[in-house]
Parts: sequence; C-alpha cells; structure tokens
Amino acid sequence: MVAYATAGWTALGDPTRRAIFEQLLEGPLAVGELAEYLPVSRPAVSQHLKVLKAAGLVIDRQAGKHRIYRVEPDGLVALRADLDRFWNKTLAAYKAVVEEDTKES
Amino acid sequence: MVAYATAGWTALGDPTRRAIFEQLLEGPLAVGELAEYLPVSRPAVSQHLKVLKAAGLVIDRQAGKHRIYRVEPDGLVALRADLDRFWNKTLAAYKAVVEEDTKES
DNA sequence: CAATATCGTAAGCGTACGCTTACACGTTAG
DNA sequence: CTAACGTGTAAGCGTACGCTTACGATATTG
Repeated sequence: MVAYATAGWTALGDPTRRAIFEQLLEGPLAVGELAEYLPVSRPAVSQHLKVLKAAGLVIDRQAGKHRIYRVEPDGLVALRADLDRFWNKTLAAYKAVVEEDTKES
Repeated sequence: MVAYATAGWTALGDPTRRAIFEQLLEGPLAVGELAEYLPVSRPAVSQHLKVLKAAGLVIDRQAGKHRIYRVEPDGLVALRADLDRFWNKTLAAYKAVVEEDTKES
C-alpha cells in the first residue's frame, strides 16, 4: 500500500480553504464567526468546511444554534505520511546524484 | 515571519502534478519520457513542470536535446515547515480540549 | 406557537485553469 | 547548411469549481 492523502492535498490546495484551516488552528469557531475573518460569504465557508471535513482535516460539533468546527489530526497524519515519503525518496535521489558525481573524477 | 509554502500547496493540489512529482521521485526523467507515464500530452506535462519548478519542487538540467527534470528538496522543506506548524497547533488545540473535558466532571 | 438565529444546500453564474493543437526555438546529426 | 529531434510557449476551448443569492431545515427564545 502506498497511501495517498488525495483529499487532503486537494483540500489544502485552495487558498481560501487554507485560510479557514489556519484560522481554526487558533481555536474552534462557529461558521458565522469563521466567515467574519474571511472575504467570502458564510455559505462559501460552509462549502469549504464540507471539503475539509471530508479530508479529515476538521470536525464539527453541534452546540445549540451554533455548529462549532475545530481542526482534527487525521487528515494531517495522512499528509505527513505522504510528505515523509516524498522527503525520503528525494533524499535517496540526492544521495544517488552525489554518488554519481563522486564516481566521475 | 510565519512562512507559507503557498506555491507548494497549490502545485501539489493538482492530481496530475502530484502524479508527475511522484514519478520523478523514482528517478530523473526527460519531458517526453515523463509524458509516456501519463494520460496527458507532452505540452501539458511541460506546463505542469513549470508550476512545480516555480514551487521549488523540481529542477531541470539541459542534457543535449533532452531536458532532464528531477525532484528538489527546497519546496518540500517549505511544505514540511507548514505541516509541522499545522501539526503542533493541532496538538495544542487537542491538549486544550482534553484539559477542558477534564475540568468538567 | 410564532419568531428569530444559525446553518446547510440548491441553483446559477463567471472565471480560473488544465488540456490540446499549432508553432517557434535550440541542439544534434548527416 | 539542411533535416530531424526534443522542448517551451501561444492561442483557444471546455469544464471544473469557487462564489453569491435564495431557500429550507433545525434549534432556541419569547
């Protein structure tokens, strides 16, 4: 199994979703509050939250009339797995390049 | 400074670019060879490589008629910095949640 | 029960963007 | 010098997708 955080990469590929996610890193917020920090409408935030939730990056909780969103580690774990794999393979490639350069003298 | 790998996130946000990048993780390739692994045309690959290069994720080297692309660590370093920040803040948020739950008994 | 608040979703629109075809440029070979 | 190969880029097209407005659903309040 190679494991891909396809949904995660796609989710954080959008600038507005990154902004939403970064804001939630500062603490849980309701959708309406979240929208105040952003230059887009509340429904737009709702739609982005749906994507972030599907990627396991946020989780929501009903609190009276409000729906509180907060960050969740699951999606980040998958992204870290991918990124670590990228990193290790990149280093291996670099090592190969260095050895190749050393060989020719 | 907060540092954002904006270009990196956007670059790897596209599935085709991720496929290109993953292929390059297996070793350096020319544009034409790279295109053989993918369901898109060679010019499309060229355009994606331009984006990946701007994000510091790949680097190119002229080799005769061919132009060899290979992965580069710079872009990954920036992504790792962002992801580590996400991770730390997420853990801190979780810690706060646990303490809050412990308080109420 | 009516009224208000908070939110999700449907519908529709506009634009960014990923793709292809055609062409231009540089390099190598004959 | 011509021909052929490998590639980048311009032009154009089609569609995915991010956004807004309008509406429906649920939960609290009076």
